[in-house]
Amino acid sequence: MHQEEATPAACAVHCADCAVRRLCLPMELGTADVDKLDHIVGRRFPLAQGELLYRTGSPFASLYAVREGQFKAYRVNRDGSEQVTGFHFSGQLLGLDAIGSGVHSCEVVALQDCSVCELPFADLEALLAKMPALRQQFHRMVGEEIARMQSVVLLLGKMKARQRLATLIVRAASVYEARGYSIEKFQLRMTHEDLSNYLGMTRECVSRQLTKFKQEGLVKVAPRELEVLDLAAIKTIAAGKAP
Amino acid sequence: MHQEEATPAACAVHCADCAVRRLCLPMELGTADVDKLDHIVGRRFPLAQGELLYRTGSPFASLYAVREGQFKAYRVNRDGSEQVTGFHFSGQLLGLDAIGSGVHSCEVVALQDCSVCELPFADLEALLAKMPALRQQFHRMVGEEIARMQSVVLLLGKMKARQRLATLIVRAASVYEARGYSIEKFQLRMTHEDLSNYLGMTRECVSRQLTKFKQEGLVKVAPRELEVLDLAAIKTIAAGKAP
DNA sequence: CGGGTTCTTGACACGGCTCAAGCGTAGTGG
DNA sequence: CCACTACGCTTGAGCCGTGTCAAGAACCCG
Repeated sequence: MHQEEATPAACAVHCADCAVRRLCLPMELGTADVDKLDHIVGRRFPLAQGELLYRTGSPFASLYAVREGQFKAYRVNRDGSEQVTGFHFSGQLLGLDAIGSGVHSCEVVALQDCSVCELPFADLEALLAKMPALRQQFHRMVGEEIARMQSVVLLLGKMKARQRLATLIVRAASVYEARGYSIEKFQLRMTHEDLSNYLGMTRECVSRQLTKFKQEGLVKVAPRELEVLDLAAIKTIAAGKAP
Repeated sequence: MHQEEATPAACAVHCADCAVRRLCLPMELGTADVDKLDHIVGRRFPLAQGELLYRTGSPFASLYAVREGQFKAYRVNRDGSEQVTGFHFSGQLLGLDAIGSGVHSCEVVALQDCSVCELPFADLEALLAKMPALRQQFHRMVGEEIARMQSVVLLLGKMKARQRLATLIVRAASVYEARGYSIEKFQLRMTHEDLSNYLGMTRECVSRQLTKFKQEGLVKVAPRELEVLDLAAIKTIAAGKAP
């Protein structure tokens, strides 16, 4: 096993003891299977805020599982502009965009101090061949990624600004809920710039919509933090059933 | 082997002789491997225009490879509205949206008379375990699906109407080119309704943009058919380098 | 404390949506 | 063969939502 020294205690955690194993590849695997998976995990390492996990064009060698923190994934256009394709949280798998082509088609950056587990794809491949249960979990995560992208397409294709922001808040709440955090009050590490980019609108528009939500008493906004006062109402807006 | 009778001659074609094997799962597989894959193919059957391949909520059992024709995939919202998530052509794999959840999250309909090959997922799974080369091809196709979705997100998130339509034309041209058809003149089986839905705009807007292209001498439009007169110019527009 | 980023707010313009009417083509039945 | 209908496409007018531009406030970090 290749473990790094000189890393915080958290980095020594094995899959079996990991806080997010239920959200990650181990998911429903038995103890023996989790151990096998644990053995192929390469480095478990921290990333400081702003550091890149991988960049566009770099060759694909590993998938990465987020242990702690938040990441932003984005594509870089030829003209230099960015399109944020998603935000990723603990338990999620990063790098799936490259398993087809062998080259990363997007770039991933840490939005805060994070830690990740590296899964050398060749080793994972070999394990997938032997372990049907792991294969199933892997397919599940791939499927979730596709479904997630589809819902982004839906958001960008059909919704107005207000509904988009409401949808984002609802999803963020459910992400935090799944990870055992408060639904009422959570961190939004991304800037309005990133948020607006992801939502297909401008910074100003995000700000204005958020201000409206504030005025209507649906949320309270603190720097990098959001307090949800009326989740039900926001869900209604997200569903398109209320203006 | 389970083959259907009572179907056109085309439906009897095996993977080894299939016109689109280079675009489909067999891709770079050796003859022996292709044969193994061919053996698990369930029914190879035709679908008439307007028929559904699968519907939202139906349980996932098989993937489908498109042999001939064009399909439209779309999500149905709770309020009954649709979001077209993509158009699919020969050689592409349908049903990947469900491998995670076991339930189809979108609906697929034939835009013309089509034929498809059914791949029972349980059988494919078993084969994936044994054949590293097939696994690689499968991952490639999954990766392509993710990359495709990402590019749709980019289109919806960053482009104006004119650029979106140009992008669609360029992609359609490359799809037809890969399949050995003319790049200059090809069928667009989808209605403006579907097109606009996919592109995140309205019917009227598609029509107007198309009219502009016509006036500028970039395309000629016949019913359900598009003749590209100046692909280079359209590519420039799609790249965002010209108004 | 200063300098850079990030956020807010306003005024204005414009792209695309909405609504509405008219046109062309294909299919159907007398 | 010609109404008649249905459907998809086109075109116009007007309006609304967002983008754009600009200035200032708030915040963060060294």
